[in-house]
Amino acid sequence: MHSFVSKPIVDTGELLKKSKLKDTQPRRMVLEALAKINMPVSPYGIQKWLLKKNTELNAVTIYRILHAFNSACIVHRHPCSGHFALCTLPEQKGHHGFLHCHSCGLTEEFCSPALCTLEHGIAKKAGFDLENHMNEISGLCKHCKS
Amino acid sequence: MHSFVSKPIVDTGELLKKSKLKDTQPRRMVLEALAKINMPVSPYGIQKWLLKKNTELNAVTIYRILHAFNSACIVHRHPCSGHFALCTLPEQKGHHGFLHCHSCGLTEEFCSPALCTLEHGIAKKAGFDLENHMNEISGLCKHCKS
DNA sequence: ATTGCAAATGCAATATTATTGCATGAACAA
DNA sequence: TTGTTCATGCAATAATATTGCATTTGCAAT
Repeated sequence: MHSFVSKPIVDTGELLKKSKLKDTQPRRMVLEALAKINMPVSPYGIQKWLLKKNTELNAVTIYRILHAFNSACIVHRHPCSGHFALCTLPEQKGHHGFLHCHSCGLTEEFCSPALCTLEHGIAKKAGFDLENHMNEISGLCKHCKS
Repeated sequence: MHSFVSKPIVDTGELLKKSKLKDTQPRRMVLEALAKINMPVSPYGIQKWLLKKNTELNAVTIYRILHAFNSACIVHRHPCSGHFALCTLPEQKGHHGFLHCHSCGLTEEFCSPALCTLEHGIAKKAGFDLENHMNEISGLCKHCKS
């Protein structure tokens, strides 16, 4: 399992402020965990990480916090795994997709307007009003190929 | 919850033969359930459906059967829900995506070479060797819009 | 048809993930 | 500082998923 840092350090306090959610201790704890883990992680994974740091947080609370963060778009839920990660493209509007390395677990976010347009077209042709779309690409990242 | 039939009737025996998996009673039961339910359904959902028909099947067995079917590409697993459905585009090669109506639950499969190409490009640019990609579009289907 | 082996299934146990209702406590605006 | 609203803790439970091992079954070779 490789490990490398490819993401900017996050000011979790700033993130919380931006989200306009209440600033609470548990929310800061979850944000810090997400920032430090720096990889998609399950709610119970966050709980375990916090335990190792000698702090506790109720699993239900973690679920609720992640749900709130997801609605506020400061985290994303990765549907294939049910894991969560901080949104790393804070300034971009529109749809985000994910690239996932099944070897080292590295997950990068991407934003592709072309893909977005294409999927709107597919939906339209089928008579659907598109409300959400989800893309997850998995494979071997550049580090693991070698 | 609307209901309508938009898919061809499936010869489950034929499907099994095509898959080259062993022809067993439990597998036929699962295939029949998937064909009759005609909508993505969870493993336990299949078990409940079978119970209503006065037949039983171990949940573990259902999981294993679905896994085998998935590997043989005669069913698809819908990642966002963890539900399974028969593959309805048997002749098409390559990537399949899904359109899902969050109102009536209708789920259609689609195949878009353009989308496939685009995602390969995204992966390449990020240095990934693409091995799998998953697309789920959700919204309101034409029936539910009106 | 019969046999033998590999593969599939059943069963039991358990892990993981997720949700709900209600009582208590904390944040923050007035 | 107070009051209301929202967040959290706790307890219970549901739903989803996996593993190991014993037994049975499909099916190919004879």
